[in-house]
Amino acid sequence: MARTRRSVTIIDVAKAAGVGVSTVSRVINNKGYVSEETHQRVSEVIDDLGYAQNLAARSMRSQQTNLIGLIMPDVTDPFCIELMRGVSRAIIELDYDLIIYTNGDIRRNDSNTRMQQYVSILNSSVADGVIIVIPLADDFPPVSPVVSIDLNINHPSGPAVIATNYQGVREAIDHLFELGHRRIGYIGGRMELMSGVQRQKAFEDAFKEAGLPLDDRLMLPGEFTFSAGYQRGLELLSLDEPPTAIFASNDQAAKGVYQAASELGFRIPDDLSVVGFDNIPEAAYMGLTTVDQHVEQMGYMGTKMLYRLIQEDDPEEDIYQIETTLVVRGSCQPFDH
Amino acid sequence: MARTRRSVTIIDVAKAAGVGVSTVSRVINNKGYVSEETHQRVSEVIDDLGYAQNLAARSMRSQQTNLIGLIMPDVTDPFCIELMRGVSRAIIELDYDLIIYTNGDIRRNDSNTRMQQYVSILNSSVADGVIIVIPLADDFPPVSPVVSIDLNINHPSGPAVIATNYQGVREAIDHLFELGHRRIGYIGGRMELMSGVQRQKAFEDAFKEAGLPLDDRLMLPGEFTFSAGYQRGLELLSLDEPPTAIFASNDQAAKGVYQAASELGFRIPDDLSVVGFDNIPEAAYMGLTTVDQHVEQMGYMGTKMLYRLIQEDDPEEDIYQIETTLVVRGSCQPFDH
DNA sequence: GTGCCGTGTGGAAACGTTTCCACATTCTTC
DNA sequence: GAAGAATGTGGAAACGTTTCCACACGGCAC
Repeated sequence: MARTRRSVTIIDVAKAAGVGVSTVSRVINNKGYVSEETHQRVSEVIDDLGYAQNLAARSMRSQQTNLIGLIMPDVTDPFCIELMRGVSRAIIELDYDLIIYTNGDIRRNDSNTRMQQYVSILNSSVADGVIIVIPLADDFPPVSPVVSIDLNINHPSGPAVIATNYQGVREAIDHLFELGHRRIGYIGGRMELMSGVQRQKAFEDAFKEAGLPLDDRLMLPGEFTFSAGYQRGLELLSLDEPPTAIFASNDQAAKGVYQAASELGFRIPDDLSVVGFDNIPEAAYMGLTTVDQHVEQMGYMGTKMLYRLIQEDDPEEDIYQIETTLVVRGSCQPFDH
Repeated sequence: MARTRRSVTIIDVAKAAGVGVSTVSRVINNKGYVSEETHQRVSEVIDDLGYAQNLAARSMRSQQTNLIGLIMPDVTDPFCIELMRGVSRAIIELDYDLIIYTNGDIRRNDSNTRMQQYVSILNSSVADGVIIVIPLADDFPPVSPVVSIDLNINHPSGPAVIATNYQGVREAIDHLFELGHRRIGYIGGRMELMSGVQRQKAFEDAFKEAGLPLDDRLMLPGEFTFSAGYQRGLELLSLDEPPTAIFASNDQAAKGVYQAASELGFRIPDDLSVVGFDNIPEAAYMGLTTVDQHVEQMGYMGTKMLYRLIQEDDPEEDIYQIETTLVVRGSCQPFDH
């Protein structure tokens, strides 16, 4: 429990070098006037003593850390990983460092509360700005730079990065229509999120505009997870008249559908067509037709936006939209009536 | 640049509740004597004002954060991602939170220096303990709890988690021997790391003990990356007498070999057998025969070890070894002389 | 009734920085 | 050659906490 650490401080360095603390600080941060000679001597002492800045003390005082915080529910989720890629690419360009906070699992009992808590903690403490992925908590203190990826339905205002979910799903369903499918199952996402709502709306509109009836039994709620996809997949495929195609609101759920289909003896695409959303890397291996929302790009753009926010040039767009594209692979087949 | 944030502090709360700061602190941390009535009142004020603790100030003073730090060169690398999975699983069990520091890319010019710097920064600043993945920097201040995954060759002492690299490679090469391969290419890893050294040693010993000559032209240095695997793969397959099999020191490099083989018209496994190391998730899709070092487990065990270190029960083992297992898939075929 | 312990509270020191201010010294410039 | 700018330096306040210490009050034992 106890931590006996007694590390080298700036004061130790100052004493050893025979200068004031402010001089050492100037050397470390390379700002203000310091003579070449003094700089040299202080640098040597720093090396000798193995001095390392205390981030806490520093950020407490200076309000500048060159650190961007990323808050995610689950570092294990492919969507999150892909997003991290983009953020990572951006921070390298910007010469920032990245600090990721996670409490490990979206399903952890007090997950939301903790996330919410950590937004303010990270923000007011340690990072210059924060990116929130999947903002499930519907309320957090409006402390300075925050960009969210996806949006909470109760806070549908920026700054945020979000895909054109509506168009993406419309395109996907039109694709299934063209292949002749009419009985299409829908496995939803989290309805606290804009993405979940928009995707569902698009699905419903597609049917309406095509003049086709919506079958309630084919539209099931989900939550963007493998297990929900699996459960709902089992339900749909166990119906007396199962759908000929299933649209899963993300690829994780689509994976669950694959699992369910395989267990119930449905072959994909022969007996069942499947479309997902996200285009996670695995989708390519699975041959899954899906809506690419360019997740890596979302992370990249979000970070760039945050950077502008930190620099206080207000970002030109409050909400940045990423265009989706339908990626057709082998998981869908024409259906003959 | 400037941060205008002026957040609610413990002092504001104290004033609003008409008590001293120490009382507020006692309420927040639930320690020491506070009357039921005062506790109530302070709690209300905290909610009203939307007060959030300043992590920096807190950890600066109290040295306890319930946060475990993870320091990684590259959140984009499959090995690192898999490791994160295990760490994530452990922190949920332990009811800790996780903070991941990364500077985005192992190849970033000053990567090592920064990593090294951040070990001490994170450690002395914000987290109760730190896990270092791929300790490339060969020296860092011996500040309190640190567990490393893999080992730097210049600091071959624990606490650390490392796979039985030697046995793993021996098994892999024996497998290739049994299939009749004698001309086996070797693409190495980073020789600053124990894993890189041990794998190479095992490769050499396998040949020696089998009484077979080692061909220098078939043993190339690498660095555990896709691009190195690709480059070295091209070199090996462009030899007058190319190898019939290639052992890549990790799966990323093996992926590079796949790329090189495909470009030069070598079919796997017909014209070339390939073995990797790590067993990253993609390996299953690729049909890559590889040595599983149970990376998720490494992360999990490392975190558990770190936890014991924080609690100051010295961990029973200084270095925890993870047993590797050979996973045979379709990337290798018998070779007839 | 004096002393001591348990409970409840507030003030102030300490943590390790950065930054503001004050003070020297040297270099320009008219 | 005097004024003012540029350069170089150190002291001390400030950041928001936790924790140590002091104090006050009531009750209980002797």
